[in-house]
Amino acid sequence: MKNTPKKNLEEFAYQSIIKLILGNYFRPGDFLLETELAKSLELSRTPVRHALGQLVAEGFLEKKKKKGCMIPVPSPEDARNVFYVREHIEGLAAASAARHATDKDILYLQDLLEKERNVKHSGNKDAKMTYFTINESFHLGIAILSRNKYIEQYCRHSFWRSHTYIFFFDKDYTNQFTQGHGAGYKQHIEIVKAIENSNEEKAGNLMRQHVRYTYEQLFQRI
Amino acid sequence: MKNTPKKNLEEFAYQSIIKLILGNYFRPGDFLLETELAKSLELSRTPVRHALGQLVAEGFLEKKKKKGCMIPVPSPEDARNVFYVREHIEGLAAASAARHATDKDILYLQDLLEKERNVKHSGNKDAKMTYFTINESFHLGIAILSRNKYIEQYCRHSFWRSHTYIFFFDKDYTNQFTQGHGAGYKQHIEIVKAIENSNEEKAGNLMRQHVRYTYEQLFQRI
DNA sequence: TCATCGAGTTATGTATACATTAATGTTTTT
DNA sequence: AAAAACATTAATGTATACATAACTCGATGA
Repeated sequence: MKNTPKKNLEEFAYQSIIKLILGNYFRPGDFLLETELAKSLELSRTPVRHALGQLVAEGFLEKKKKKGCMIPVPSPEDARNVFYVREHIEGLAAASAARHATDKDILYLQDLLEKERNVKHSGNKDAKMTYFTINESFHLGIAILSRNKYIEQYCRHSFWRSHTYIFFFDKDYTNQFTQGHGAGYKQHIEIVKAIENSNEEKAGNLMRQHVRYTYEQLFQRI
Repeated sequence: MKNTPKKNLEEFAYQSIIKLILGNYFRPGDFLLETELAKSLELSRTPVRHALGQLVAEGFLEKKKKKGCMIPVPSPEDARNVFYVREHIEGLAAASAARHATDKDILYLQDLLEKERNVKHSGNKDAKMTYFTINESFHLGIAILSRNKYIEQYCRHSFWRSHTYIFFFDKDYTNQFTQGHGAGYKQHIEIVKAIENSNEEKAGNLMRQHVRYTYEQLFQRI
């Protein structure tokens, strides 16, 4: 993390904090302290404080009066709430995408599917990150294709928020995409087909089912 | 605005800036400058800068690299996008509310309806603000009753964002709630009834229709 | 023993001085 | 006269010193 080129320290702090959280450097319930982060990132409190403020405003951290910024503690109820919203908002996104997608957009999605098909299911951390990146591109890609920046914003937020859980319950994540060469992959294919055929209703329904499936896979044992 | 009790300056700055925007003190496309705001609010740049950061992170302002924070310029397309999202997310909220509302919650909503009924339609600015406050309580109240903080967050955001337009196109706003003693008021009543009867589907549909009606009232002449 | 008061600690909250940088305008060069 | 180089400016970006408030924990009293 050290000696990275830092042009804009606020942006650097923001990205670094996200990486620290995603890298399990902190655990849910932990407090991120301005002084501590500033020290370990080798910059002053000012940009760190700004970055934390952003993360709180975006709903990724919770601020306690004079205690600091806490990483939200996952709970089954909260997970249900995030995935419930994600299901509907991404359904909306897929339907909108089916209405707006151009031929070029379709090609982009098909390219992603091709990449997803070729991921080696070795189970190591690298493959997992690769899969995550592709999956993110797929979901946020469709959000962007909705051509509605509000839909995109909420999709982005709920996607990330739901991945708190996916990262937290690590084992299930691995399971999800290794079993049967991915039921999730097949669902992705069907969604792209519906978008390609400009079938709004089907695209929306398939996306909702897909997100609900992900949720059920994760939490069927909890 | 001066000599107001200021316990937390960041919060004070945040609220003040919102009031300045809503009070048409600035116009869309204007840049909010840290130094300028700090001077007029009689505090240092630090809390102002923090507040502006929040508003940008929340998507209420747009940040240009070295130019400042801009009030987004309304466009018919953007309005359509906000209201489209608001329609669906508030529909979701109403349906969830119908699932979760207690007797006490219903009483709260009915109390709001009573207040709404008694607003004098004098057309002056005070009455307009009163109506706005009640309407806000109604919509955000139902969002809260969804018992889902993500739904609540998105409702709150899209509600405020949509009101950029309602405030901007001032005339239509007045029209909306004076005509026929408010078709909107009658819709509110029906929504509460559906929630009271735990009729999720009806509550959702009525809310979607209500939001769409608001949109159409506003933009039928644009 | 237990409650309560209070000093100390530790974190955020705030002001201010200074650094940086993108945009603008002005001069110089061809 | 046009373009390039340079200086100016006006805003944000950053570091730091200090203020403030909540929490801790021990001392003191009933």
